[in-house]
Amino acid sequence: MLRFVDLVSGKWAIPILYRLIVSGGPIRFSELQRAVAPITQKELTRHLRAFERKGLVERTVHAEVPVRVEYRVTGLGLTLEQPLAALADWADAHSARLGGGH
Amino acid sequence: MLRFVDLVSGKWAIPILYRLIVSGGPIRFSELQRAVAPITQKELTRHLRAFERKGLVERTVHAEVPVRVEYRVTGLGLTLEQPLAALADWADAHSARLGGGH
DNA sequence: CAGTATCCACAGGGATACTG
DNA sequence: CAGTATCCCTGTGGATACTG
Repeated sequence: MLRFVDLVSGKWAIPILYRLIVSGGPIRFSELQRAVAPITQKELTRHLRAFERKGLVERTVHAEVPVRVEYRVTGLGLTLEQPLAALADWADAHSARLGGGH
Repeated sequence: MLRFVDLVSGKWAIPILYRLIVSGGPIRFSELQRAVAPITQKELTRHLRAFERKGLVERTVHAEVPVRVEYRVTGLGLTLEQPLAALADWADAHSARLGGGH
């Protein structure tokens, strides 16, 4: 198996991506930050930039005041839906038991 | 989605786990290290200890000379097979395209 | 063989302040 | 609002040497 971690890495990468995928449509920066709380602005920005570079996420800036920036997954990003959903289901089912292991 | 990364974290976590899962039976430390090369002893040990604490992996020491230590996934660890396989498939299919984005 | 013990480098990540 | 810019700390991870 190749290093999946090299493709989607970082503490918040999976939560962000999964949130973007399940949200369906475009989602604003602030809305995304609330959804993936307690992530910091810096980290959210960093991850989103990385996703953009990899073609997983698209960024749209609306020239309004105040500025509105929206993010949405690309077709490529959507192909992660099944794998991430499987992971999410697993985490939901076993997180209680695994949490004690620190 | 909960923090999957908190449950299975680290550069080598997924490669190690996936290797243990697909190998089916017990696998020795050195064998595992070769399979997940170029991981260092230290990192392999660290991850294996973490998996043990979480009940994902079992460790068996055979009192021989030289010592033989074998690892195998538990039933709980095996439940990760489908999610990780999905991830592996995805990585195989898209790693070429995503590699350029660094 | 299968570790443990050190030392060390660096990226990830948090907190805070500032800006177009 | 959606960032950028700093400062700083911690964990991750590599290299190397040593041991039951």
